Amino acid sequence: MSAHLMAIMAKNLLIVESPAKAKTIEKYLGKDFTVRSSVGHICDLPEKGLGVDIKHNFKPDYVVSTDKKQIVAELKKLAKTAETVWLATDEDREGEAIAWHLYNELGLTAKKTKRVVYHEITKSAIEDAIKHPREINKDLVDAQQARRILDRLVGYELSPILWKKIKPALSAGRVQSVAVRLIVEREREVNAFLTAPYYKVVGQFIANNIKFKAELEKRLISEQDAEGLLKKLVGAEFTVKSQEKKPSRRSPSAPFTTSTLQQEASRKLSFSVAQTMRVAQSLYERGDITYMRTDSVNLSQFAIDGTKDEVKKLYGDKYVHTRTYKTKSSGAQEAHEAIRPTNFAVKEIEGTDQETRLYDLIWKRTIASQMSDAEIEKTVLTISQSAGEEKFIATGEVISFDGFLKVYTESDDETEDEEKEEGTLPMVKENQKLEMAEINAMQRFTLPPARYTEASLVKKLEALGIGRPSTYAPTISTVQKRGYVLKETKEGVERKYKVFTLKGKDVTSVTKTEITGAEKSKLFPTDVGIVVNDFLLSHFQEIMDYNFTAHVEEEFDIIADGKLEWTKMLSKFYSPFHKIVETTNANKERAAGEKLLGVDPKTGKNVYVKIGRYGPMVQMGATESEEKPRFAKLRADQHMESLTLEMALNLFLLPRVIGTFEDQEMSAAIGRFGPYIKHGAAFYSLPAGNDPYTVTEETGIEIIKAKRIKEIEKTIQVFKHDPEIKILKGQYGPYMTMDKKNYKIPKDKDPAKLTLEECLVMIEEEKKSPRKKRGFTPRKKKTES
DNA sequence: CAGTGAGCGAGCTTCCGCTTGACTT
Repeated sequence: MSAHLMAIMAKNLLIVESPAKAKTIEKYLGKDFTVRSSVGHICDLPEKGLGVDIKHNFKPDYVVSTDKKQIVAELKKLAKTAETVWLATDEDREGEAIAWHLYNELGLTAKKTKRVVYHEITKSAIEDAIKHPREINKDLVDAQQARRILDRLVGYELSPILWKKIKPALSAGRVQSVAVRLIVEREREVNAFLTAPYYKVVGQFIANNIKFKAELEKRLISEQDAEGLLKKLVGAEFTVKSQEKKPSRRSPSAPFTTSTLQQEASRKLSFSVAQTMRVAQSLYERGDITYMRTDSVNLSQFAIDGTKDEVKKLYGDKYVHTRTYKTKSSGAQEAHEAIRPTNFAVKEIEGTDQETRLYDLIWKRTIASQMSDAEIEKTVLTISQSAGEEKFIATGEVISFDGFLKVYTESDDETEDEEKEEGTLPMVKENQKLEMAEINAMQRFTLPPARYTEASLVKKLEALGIGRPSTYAPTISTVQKRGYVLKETKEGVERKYKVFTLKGKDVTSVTKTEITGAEKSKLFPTDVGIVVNDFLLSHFQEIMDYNFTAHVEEEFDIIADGKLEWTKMLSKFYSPFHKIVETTNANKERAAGEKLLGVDPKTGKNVYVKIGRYGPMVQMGATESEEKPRFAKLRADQHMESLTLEMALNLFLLPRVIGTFEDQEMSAAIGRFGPYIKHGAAFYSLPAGNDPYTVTEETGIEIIKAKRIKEIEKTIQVFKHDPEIKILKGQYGPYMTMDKKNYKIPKDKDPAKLTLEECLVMIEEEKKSPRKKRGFTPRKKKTES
């Protein structure tokens, strides 16, 4: 190394986890410090194989992850020439482990290494951290090793059982399997729910020329009750019996954590969990917000001062109320701040629509968290009537001081109907007579529990202490990728309901219709998800227990306190667990959720439904019999639990030979993309109105011919010497196609006159040239604040 | 784009948690 290079080499190397963080901290520390990042974990167990030597006290086999080799090499080089290496990874279990892996992999010595921690990225916090270095906390590292290895043992011992017993490439794990369980159980609750009708009675009254609504204090069960009450109320007198005023307050919600941000972005902006994280990541990288993977609701003093100034400036002193919030979730490790804007004076940012909306949400939530309570005056009016004992209740809310509501209110998870009758109430006196405008008794229906959305599942997982801010989004994607869960939007069905109305002296009734049971982006379990869940639940009760994570977390804490050896904890868990793995494996029986549906009347053979290698299917005939059984896949809209013998027999009718054309057989079936006709190796979609069960040879031929004519119309040129290359007319103009890939044709060329050579050259060139990024919108750089 | 499915047995699949890019129709 040259002397010149040595001279500019910094004395200190400080390593953090995130590159964006490194940039910020480098600015705070000045030229004596080089700040780099590890970009997360650098070491892990190998992907292939268990990577844990169980016989030798769970000795882990750590390897540098392939995508981190370069980073490690670079850090190693810098570490060699530095006088002091500062390990500034996050102050939590995982951060401590990263520091420990860095120490080992970079070949550091205790003498030249210092471990520092901070909870917020502010100049004073970093400088303070540098003043108080410590050593790596091996107990905390051991707690991480216990966590890591337990997860590996569970995941890598359970998954292969599923491959063998149910179908290949499935997976199980401490987090994902419980997430699936929640969804399966919720679905069963919804399906078992018996909806009960009732009548909700709402009167409209007038006092001092103001019309307001009041609800009967109890629900009525039957139609007779509803109609009977209204008839009884004909000509009755309505009187204010009492009026009660109660002042109350409402406080703002805590600043955002990962989980609450995901929930609010889902409710207010309809973002998926992954989308929220993607957008937040880009805001973070640009320096607009603090770190987005956090379980802390804490704000730095700098941030509290910042919000205070902003609130004072925008709304005045009266609205300022600084507060500190306490974390509710039990597993929280609080290595970071809450998610907040880095500069409160920036009310709006430049960026994509999604970025500006998410930033706006974060800004408002943070600002509101440091504002005064809203003061609300609640009024409850009780109305009695002369025809009987039944009373009506009107509730009104008057906001006497808006406080934080000026900026932000948290949303609820939406529920069907159930809206409250609230509004402005007139000023009345006790015993004041009221004019009755009309009274409605509307039929309503009790609601089943709500299916999970991505965000409400995250909320539930967090409440159970399962998963971490960095894994909520990936977990949701995993259970969908494995085919355990589907995110679906379903149209509802029509339902009739009755409304009785008392107006003047008449009681009338009408029947109306409404849509019920519609679902938007809800999580549904698949057949595979249900079968896997039931299998795991029947053999691995402990892992599937909603409290399993909470229990092991308690033990990890004891390890971190230095009061329990991590290998002892693991061995106590592993021996009984592994025993069940072995006995389950030894049992030859498959666990494909097989169910006998009945007997085929034509052949007398048994018809089963079960999970096959490619998903749910029906089977006719036993696998042990001489004759090979017949199989057919379930359709996308069919479920194992509700499949009948009749539906199963129908599935065996396809594919159906409908005739021949040009000496080749034509058959009709239903595929992934709907009904089709197969002719030789070619597929032809059945146009709407044709049924694969009844379509005739004649229609089949017509469909094939029509498709051929379309093909010809689309074709501009085919080359005799190389029929693989074609020039076609597409949606966006002419293009070339070869090997199922499409290539563009320059606008100045006549597609009908291109030669084969010219085409080949253009294809080669496009293959070589790197593709341009699309959908990229340049953003204005934010001015330094 | 749309196929498959037992059994035989080769070899493949898989966890959670920490972090970012490099990629498309």
